[in-house]
Amino acid sequence: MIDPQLLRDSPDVIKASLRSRGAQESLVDTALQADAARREAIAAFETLRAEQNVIGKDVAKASGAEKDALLATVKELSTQVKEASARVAEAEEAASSALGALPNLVIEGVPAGGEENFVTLREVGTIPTFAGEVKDHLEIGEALDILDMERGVKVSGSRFYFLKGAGALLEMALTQLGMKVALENGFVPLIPPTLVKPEIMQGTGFLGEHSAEVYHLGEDDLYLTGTSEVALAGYHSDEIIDLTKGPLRYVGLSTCYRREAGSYGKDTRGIIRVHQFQKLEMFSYIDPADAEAEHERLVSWQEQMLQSLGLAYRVIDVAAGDLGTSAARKYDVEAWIPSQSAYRELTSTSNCTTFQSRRLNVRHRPDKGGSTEPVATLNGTLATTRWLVALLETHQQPDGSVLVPEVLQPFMGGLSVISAS
RNA sequence: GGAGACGUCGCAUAGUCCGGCCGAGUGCACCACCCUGCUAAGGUGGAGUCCCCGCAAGGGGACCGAGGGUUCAAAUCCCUCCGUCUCCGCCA
Repeated sequence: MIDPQLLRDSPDVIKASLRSRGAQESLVDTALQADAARREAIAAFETLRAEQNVIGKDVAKASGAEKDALLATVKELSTQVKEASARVAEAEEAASSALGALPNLVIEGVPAGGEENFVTLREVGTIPTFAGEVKDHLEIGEALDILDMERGVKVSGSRFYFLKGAGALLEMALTQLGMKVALENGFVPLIPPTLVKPEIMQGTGFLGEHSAEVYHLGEDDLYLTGTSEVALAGYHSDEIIDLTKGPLRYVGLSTCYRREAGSYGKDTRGIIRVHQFQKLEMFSYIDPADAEAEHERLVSWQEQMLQSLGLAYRVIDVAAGDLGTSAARKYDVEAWIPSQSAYRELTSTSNCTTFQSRRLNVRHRPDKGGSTEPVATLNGTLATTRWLVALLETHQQPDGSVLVPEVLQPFMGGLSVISAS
């Protein structure tokens, strides 16, 4: 949710942000009107309520004819109060949906435009070259018997898979490496629930534009999360947290579920786009003043991962029109995928500023004894199943084997090469 | 799954039977000051969250798990939901 005060004071700033996203500017005027109507309704109700409270006290003290007279006036007042209160509820509903329709304010410097308007911040590492034929991760995985799509489909349908043997170990090793990096930087590990209540799903913004993406269990009215970001953001909802000793950083490990509706025919081969995968996710609660610096830190830890794994990548500043509702800026780290001769997203890290925390009601108290302020939240990927695609393809050998990056070997019992047995 | 108890201001509790004098007492913790003097005790005062109006001083409203209802008036009465605990049953 956008800061309502900002909406009132500087609607033009928000309009400019909407323009850069390619969204409707008129949303701002609608929200402004709804906000004004809401405040008007509140004022009307409170005036009546105050009067009712005063007379109510007199009723308690009075008796006899005097009491009957007071009762008559206050009865009339009571119906007015009820009506006014109903109008407040309506106006509040309208205002919150109008305000909720506004996406987060984009940070200055974010490229305007749609998906193709991203800006490449840097390219790092050497793009691998291969003497012979380049195999894709599925071909490699099947030949080594570490990735089994066929049986995944047999058991669960399309976009499901089995990781087997060294493949399963590789994913766990990657997770542990990420965990090591996170621990070194003060993150607290969390293994969160992957089924959440509607209000948490709503609060993190995934029931808006992503609603078709989300699995819902009707019987229990619970949602399967597509990222642990949901539970990590909900973790401190409705709390006043202490940031005086620095940011609260969590690293969440969870299985993620995505319906991938609307992506039929896209990335159907292999495990680039699947319904279920593992993800290690960083999440920071921080003073808004320090959010942009934290954003850079999150990216740097992601890059540290990619570098240590010997992957070539680029970092892009995602264009405003391609940002999620909650994000004020988003950096993607994209790894080189040899079989596609293209960079593909391996991580994504968003600065949600105070947008998410307003909705989830997460605050802190910057000054002792002072008032509360919303915190900033940021999230970023540290490892996912998709990384196996880049790892297998980049480190494939002419004989069909795959070299295991040195940093992963300790987590795989010292295994340095995955070869067909 | 069956039976019962409970959910109050950071924590612990009073208040609910008999609706108004209860936005709410007490203890602990907290903050400021005083006293004393020394890793303690005592005294005084202050403290919650959210919203509305206001340049401000200030004024007003809401919040006793959540949501409805009854009533002029609800922490208190009624209903629904959520959660916690105890006992019994069942089970990885």
